[in-house]
Amino acid sequence: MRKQLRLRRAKDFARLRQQGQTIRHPLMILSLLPNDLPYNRYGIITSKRLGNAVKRNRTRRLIREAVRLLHDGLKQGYDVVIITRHESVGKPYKVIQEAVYQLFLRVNLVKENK
RNA sequence: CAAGUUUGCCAGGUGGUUGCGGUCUGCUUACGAGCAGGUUGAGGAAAGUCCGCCCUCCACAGGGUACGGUGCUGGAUAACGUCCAGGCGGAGUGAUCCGACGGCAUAGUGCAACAGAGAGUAGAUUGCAGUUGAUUAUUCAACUGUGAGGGUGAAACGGUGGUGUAAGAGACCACCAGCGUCGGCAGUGAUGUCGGCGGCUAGGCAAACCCCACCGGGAGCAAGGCAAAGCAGAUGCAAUGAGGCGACCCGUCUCGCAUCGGGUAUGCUGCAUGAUGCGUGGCGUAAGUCACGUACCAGAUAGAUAACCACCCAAGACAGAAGGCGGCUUAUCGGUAAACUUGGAUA
RNA sequence: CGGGGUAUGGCGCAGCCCGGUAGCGCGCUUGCAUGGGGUGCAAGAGGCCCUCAGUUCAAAUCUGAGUACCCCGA
Repeated sequence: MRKQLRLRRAKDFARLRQQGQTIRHPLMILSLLPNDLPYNRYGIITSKRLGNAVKRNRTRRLIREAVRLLHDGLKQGYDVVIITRHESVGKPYKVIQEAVYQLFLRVNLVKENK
């Protein structure tokens, strides 16, 4: 995922937390807000409660891969933050990908024809 | 062959497709960046943050006290609580391993619940023995001697055998253990060993205060430096003051400082050529060190190693750099090399 | 990334510096008092002192290693 598509400022995370629309899933939580840009930006939060650094990195990489592959099929112009929950640690890639896709479907971000 | 000890090394591999961080070259450019190709991209513990150091700021890092740390000897090192070699003590048949291992005979202070007669310049309940008196056919009482036996405790002031005695005791003797002191020899030293003399016995705890020797100024890369952006002041104290200084005093420097409130939290740098890795040789028992040659080997900043497929095998554990380095400690599926020990078998 | 702190009955805390007896408040149980409840009075139960080693005769306390939680720093 290119640097341009990443959510990087602490301000942006705070804004999503204050004003964003939030959707829950057993494996993760998704937060959404329009950003007035022609493209989406994504942020992934892996809390220290998930485990050690290896577990956090592994979980974040799987989610990032899922988002990367789904990116072209999404409506653009939103900031998206995905917060991982404890249950998502150790899950295989297929499960993570399906969870991310379901979340995008529920917030109506997937383009109709895809 | 089996069991074991020590010291090292490795930490899934190969190929394909799609992706990510750094860097180099070329091209494009709206100067924000983009595209193409090459190259490179986590560990033995990257971890815990338990020590040490480099580095940075605090004054140029000063003096004393306090406080803290280390603690057999010699060496290695930038330094260490680390490492190497040796000594002593302990464990093991052995290779080997373990040890906060200075000093309660260098001074002083303190502690030991309960039990027990007595717990520190020991003590006398029971016991043993003698004398006297009562009673009488074996007991009782008083006084004196005694510390061997029983008993308590984590711990009770040498052990064994004898002499001796009313009963006993280092009271005396022999041997053994242990202590002090003087001297010889070996060793740089810790220490070992041999001999003489002394008094016959000196208890434990210093990860109790403490004494001795040595070491330590404080804080930390969110340190610190440069640039940019932004905001709003108020109150209190004050030159016999306040701060640097966050243990205290001296000394020294600066002129403001504290509290509440408000603003910012971006970019560059520090930041990777170093006590660096590898190879060869010299010196050293070794830890190491010196010389020469050679290599450049992660550098992110919401934080780069991933996803999918195929094949192979012994079926993949613990685990992810965040300024750097030397150690220690903790986690860990396994594989492998060398040396050595013990037992068995064969020649 | 760096610095600091805490862990003791169900809950909130003492005790640790200077080692031998674990204590306080609330809560809980039982009894009394009341027609019943609350309040009150009396009695009682409940803790291998976060875990594992070491020092010591003896460790909640001293020392080392680990675990969990909390706070602070541009």
